[in-house]
Amino acid sequence: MQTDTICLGILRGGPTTGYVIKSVLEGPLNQIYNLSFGSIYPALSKLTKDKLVTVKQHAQDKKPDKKVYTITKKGISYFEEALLAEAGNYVRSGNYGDQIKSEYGMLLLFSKYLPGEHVKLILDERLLFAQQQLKLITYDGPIAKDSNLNALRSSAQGKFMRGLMAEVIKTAINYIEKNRKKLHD
Amino acid sequence: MQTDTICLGILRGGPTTGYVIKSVLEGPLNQIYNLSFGSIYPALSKLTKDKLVTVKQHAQDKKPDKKVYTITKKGISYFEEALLAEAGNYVRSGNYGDQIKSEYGMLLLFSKYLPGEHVKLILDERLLFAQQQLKLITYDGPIAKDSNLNALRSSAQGKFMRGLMAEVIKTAINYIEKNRKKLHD
DNA sequence: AACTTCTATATCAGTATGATATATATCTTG
DNA sequence: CAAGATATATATCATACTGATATAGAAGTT
Repeated sequence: MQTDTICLGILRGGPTTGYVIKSVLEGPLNQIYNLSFGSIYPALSKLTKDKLVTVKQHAQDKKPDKKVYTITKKGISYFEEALLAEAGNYVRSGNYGDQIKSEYGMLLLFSKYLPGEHVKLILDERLLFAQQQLKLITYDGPIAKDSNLNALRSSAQGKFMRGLMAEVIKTAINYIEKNRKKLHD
Repeated sequence: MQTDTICLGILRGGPTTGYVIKSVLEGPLNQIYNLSFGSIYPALSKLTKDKLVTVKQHAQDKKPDKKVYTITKKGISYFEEALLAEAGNYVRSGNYGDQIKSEYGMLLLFSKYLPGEHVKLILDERLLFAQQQLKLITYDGPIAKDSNLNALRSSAQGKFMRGLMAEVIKTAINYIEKNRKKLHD
């Protein structure tokens, strides 16, 4: 999916900054899609130039200018058309897998050539990370009213994806805890 | 993990071609790491130049030259040092998540703005793909003796990863089948 | 006989990453 | 309580990667 489509999609959930878009992608959407600032900021600039979003520059005292982006009507219709095109491309491509680079997966696969201490540490850290992710995804407490995470919270689609991610993470944690002895000690 | 480290790691399982390295990454290692030809071929050229692998050009009659790469002693020690460094970087970085771009995940997240028919098709195709992947990973029948998939087959590490992938895929399939009605119909 | 898929390598324009720079506020820890 | 780390916030850029395209014969399919 194109970076601008993703930015527009997140902006559909409410106005926000490039920094927050990155945070959402790194946090609750971590298992779904990752983008760097070097992709997000130029995309937002281009969207602004094309009038698909508007910017409000909040020059707070001495803090760096906070640029809050809001999707326009033109942006909404552009997003819906683009999404339809992406869905068509996905089905037509026949390429139904995800683009993955799992450092941890590769390290475990090659862990025969790694000291047991290292393998232990890698598994420990990964388990901790997975448990944090699980907490983040299953958290149902209060969040800011204007947060663009509300869509992820309250919509059927958001709940479906949160449920899927939670199940997958739980499965992985259980598997690792039950079978990790095969990789060290 | 650097592309050359991954190529060397796969080559540690036996001599093979760039094409097969790509096939392994697209097939059994699909959930772990993806690389394009545009990364693999230049990496193999560089490894050859640095004497970490050797090439045997099989000029078969009129077929395109098949270049079979074999890891050298220098390559083996380089790989083990590089792997150790990658493991250290992973733990030190504090970045324990995977790099993911899931077209399917994003499409489902935004599926509120997509016709039900499209969503149905996307889910059907993805389920089919997941079932194929599961079959590929859990397959225990005969494979070529000299295949570099033997490491993935017989080693404790390979079995661990195959088991993990299988559990995760099964969980995802079950979840989607049970909950997909929430996204269409 | 025509068409598609598989094996196999290679290149490259366009895109993305990861590191780095800048700047302030707030939180944490010895 | 000072020092250091973390969080908020934007921006750039060399390096790396992708996805498309080209080439070409074998093998399988319709």
